[in-house]
Amino acid sequence: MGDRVSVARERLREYLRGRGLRATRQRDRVLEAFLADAAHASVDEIYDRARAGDPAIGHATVYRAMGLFVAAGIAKERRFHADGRVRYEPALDVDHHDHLVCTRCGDIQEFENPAIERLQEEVAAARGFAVAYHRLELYGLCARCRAGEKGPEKSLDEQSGSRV
Amino acid sequence: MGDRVSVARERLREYLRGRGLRATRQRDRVLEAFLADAAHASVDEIYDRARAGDPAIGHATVYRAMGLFVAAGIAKERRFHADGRVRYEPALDVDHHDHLVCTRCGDIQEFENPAIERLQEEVAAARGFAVAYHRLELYGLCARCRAGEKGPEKSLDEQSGSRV
DNA sequence: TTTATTGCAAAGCGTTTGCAACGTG
DNA sequence: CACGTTGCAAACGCTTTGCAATAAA
Repeated sequence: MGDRVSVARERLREYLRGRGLRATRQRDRVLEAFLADAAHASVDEIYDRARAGDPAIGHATVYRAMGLFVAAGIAKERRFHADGRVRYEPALDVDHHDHLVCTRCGDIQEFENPAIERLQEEVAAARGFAVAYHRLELYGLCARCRAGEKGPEKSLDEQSGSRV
Repeated sequence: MGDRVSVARERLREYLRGRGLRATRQRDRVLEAFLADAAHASVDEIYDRARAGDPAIGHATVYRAMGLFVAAGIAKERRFHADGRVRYEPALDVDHHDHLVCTRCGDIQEFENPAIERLQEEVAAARGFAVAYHRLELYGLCARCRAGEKGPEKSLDEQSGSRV
């Protein structure tokens, strides 16, 4: 983790320098909080973690910093189904991946599947559509929850009822 | 269109009857507005259209009615990327489909591809994950916008793009 | 008549913004 | 020193909720 942070910090510095913006203590803290936290953290989670090291940091600063990270290509915004809030995931070092979201415990796993991506391109091409990016999420029960384990039962609640 | 509406209305009636709820003029209007409007309508769009026939209808009624339709299996909630608001699409008569979203004009096309779905099942199965439903959206430029046509340039804006 | 429903306005919630104080370059 | 940044609080936009009046059944 230590190294990911310094790579990201360097990238941020470049970005800032390139536009006359400034590197600040707060932005560093938010960056650390963002990368240290479990992937797919919400602003609140990042905010809490950032405040652990610097209790004066405000919500607005975190929002602004995350916007900056997205612009700098360090973070990607995600809006999962039935979850009003935005979540962020690291954008560096990662080739594209998709998500498996457990509707019971809220666990989010990642996967990638080139065959699916290829098919997507075919579908789009057939309609003259140029894909810039995509989003694929599979919702259901993770192995643990299927096994009946009585877990945390987190936020993400079941939603309408479509099937596969 | 006339027939889709009556099928949906019948389904709604059943649902209401089954739980001691009531069929009202407003719910009918909202149902018509929802089904008449282009697919993927937001609450505001449905609200406007419903008010065309009944200017007294309030926002709250539309929100409540849409919640009811989702519960009754008539509508499905959708939350597209970079669009804070919820959109609804008809859930009846439709086998599952996915979306192509144009990031310039906001156009939303539908498609289905069994091969992709099968691969998704494989990915999930490999992790012991039981898929209940999924969401696949391809974002980019539609054929018209690629051709340089100067269209409406609607709401949906590209994902990152914040300043600070 | 009973009680679900409505419309309004107020409240909620996540996110954004105005502004004076502050800190980086 | 200039000007980007911060924290606070107020503003926002979408959605939900409390409540007295209304209308299905």
